[in-house]
Amino acid sequence: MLRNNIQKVIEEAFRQGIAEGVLPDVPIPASHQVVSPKQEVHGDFASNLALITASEAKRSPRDLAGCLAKILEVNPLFHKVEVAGPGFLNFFVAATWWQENLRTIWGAGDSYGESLTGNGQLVHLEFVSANPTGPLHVGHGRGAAVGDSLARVLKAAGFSVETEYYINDIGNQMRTLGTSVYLRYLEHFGHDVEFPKDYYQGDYIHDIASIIVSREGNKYLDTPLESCLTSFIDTAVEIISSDIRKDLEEFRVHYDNWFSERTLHDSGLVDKTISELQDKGYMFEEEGALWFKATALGDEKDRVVKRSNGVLTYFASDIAYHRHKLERGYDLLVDIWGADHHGYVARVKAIIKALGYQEDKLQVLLVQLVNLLEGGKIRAMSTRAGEFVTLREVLDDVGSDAARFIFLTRRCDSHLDFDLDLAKRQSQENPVYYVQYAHARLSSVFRNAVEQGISLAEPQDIDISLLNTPEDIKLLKQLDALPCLVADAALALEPYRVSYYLTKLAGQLHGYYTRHRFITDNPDLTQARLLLAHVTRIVFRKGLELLGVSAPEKM
RNA sequence: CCGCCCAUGGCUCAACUGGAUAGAGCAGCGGACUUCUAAUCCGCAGGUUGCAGGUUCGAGUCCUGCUGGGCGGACCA
Repeated sequence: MLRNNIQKVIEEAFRQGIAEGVLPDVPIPASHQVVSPKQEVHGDFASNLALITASEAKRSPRDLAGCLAKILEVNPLFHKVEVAGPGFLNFFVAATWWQENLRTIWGAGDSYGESLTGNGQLVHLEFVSANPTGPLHVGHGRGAAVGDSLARVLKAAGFSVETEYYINDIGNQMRTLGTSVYLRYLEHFGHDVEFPKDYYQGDYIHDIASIIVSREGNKYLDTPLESCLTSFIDTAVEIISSDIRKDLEEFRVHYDNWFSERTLHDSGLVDKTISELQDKGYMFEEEGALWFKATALGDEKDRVVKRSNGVLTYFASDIAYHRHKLERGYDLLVDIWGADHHGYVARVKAIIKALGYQEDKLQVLLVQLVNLLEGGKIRAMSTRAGEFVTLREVLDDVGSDAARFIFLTRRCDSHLDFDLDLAKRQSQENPVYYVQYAHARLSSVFRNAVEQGISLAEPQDIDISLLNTPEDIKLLKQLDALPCLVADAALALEPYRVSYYLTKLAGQLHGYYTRHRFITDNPDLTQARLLLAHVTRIVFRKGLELLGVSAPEKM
């Protein structure tokens, strides 16, 4: 986590320069950034401090940078500090520092990569929340991977996280679901029924009907729909929910809470919240319906909360649900939705404001749709027609590891082409194996070491200065970057960065592996390299764990 | 008609949120296994960042207007 140290060192040097009168007395802007430059010739880290203070200081950036460099170059952390380009400060870190850092990582062990960046702030993460009207499809899978991995990343970065699945277990579509099953139930007994097009068409409806048949026989045959609908709904929801949970479990997605929409109504919170918003003047009646004045809070339309037939809309539940979440005392709410729900963002933000909170209390991440490719062709997906590729199907086909990794290789607001053939292929083209293989190779090195009776010494007894080739230093730098990367990914709510990091680390490890041997004729060198291998393995395990992907010891 | 998202080598994507000469992986071509796993590595080639303006020391990134694609826009969910 050298980057943060360097930032502090630079800012201290700046204050020192002010005290000595060689630098102008201006504040350090919050936009001061220490970054690792794209180009190696620009050093290990670069600072833009001189550039961003120049105008306020009324001095040239290069002039300021020069003064800073003079103060900083005596620091033993650096072997070189230079002024470059328009006024960047480039820092070249001494090799001994990178080598020394190996012991730090060793000491941190499995907790390496974690930080206190989040300061224990409480984050609520809601994701997937698919209606229990059918199995999860690939799109939900992407949301699940993103949400679960984000939770892991946030925790590692020192946030407290609660994950939650919101279950829409009430309302119109529950009626439709129950009726769909009821009709299939009648069909089962040879009744000729007309099955409406906009009802749930999927095969799983037949399956549920069969289960009811085997459990309860024909007892509902002579019962009018109205008096048995509830039990059809309950059974359907029970079966579908439990399948959803099974799928998520196999996908290594964990939830702290399962939140039922029904409880919002039963507890009276929906009515209570609506009447409070009414008192605040955010509601009005028109044409017999009750409306939420969303346009007053940045939405483009006002939204119906209670229809003229007296039935509450889903939006009414959303209002109560978000109020419930807000009052549970989180510092931040994160909702992860499919991108097709983007039209909802403004109205939910309007709720947040109406309830008296800052709108940035809620961050909505929109996960773009997934194109599933098979044989080079896109498999079309339509939800109600029942023609969708389920998450279950993908899991059975390519496995949890490949699926999760692929879902987490792209920024979530970019469309994702999920190539089923590629995901199954065990080769270079498949990024999962590339990373996992790196971990397996390292594990294999240790198996060989044990066979040869070599065990790793205590780090303080190892001559780490032997790790001095360019490949060593590159690897050491990459290992150092993990905690910063995790912290950045957490703050940006972008778990995909971890997969990028790991792919790059794997590349470096594979390069190292072909060029150098870990177990050599020289016992001292072997110890140093085994320490490097050990620590690199720690980082792979950590990174893969953050993605929810396994780290196999053999492949 | 209105709103949101996207546009970067043949393909799929990066670019640390405004930084330096736009980087990877596939696919293509050429090389590397008597030594810890070749599910690997090394090299070559590939670009006016969709178009046109603007903002400033500096733009793939920000603002405006186009073009093309995706998704939304019910007292449906």
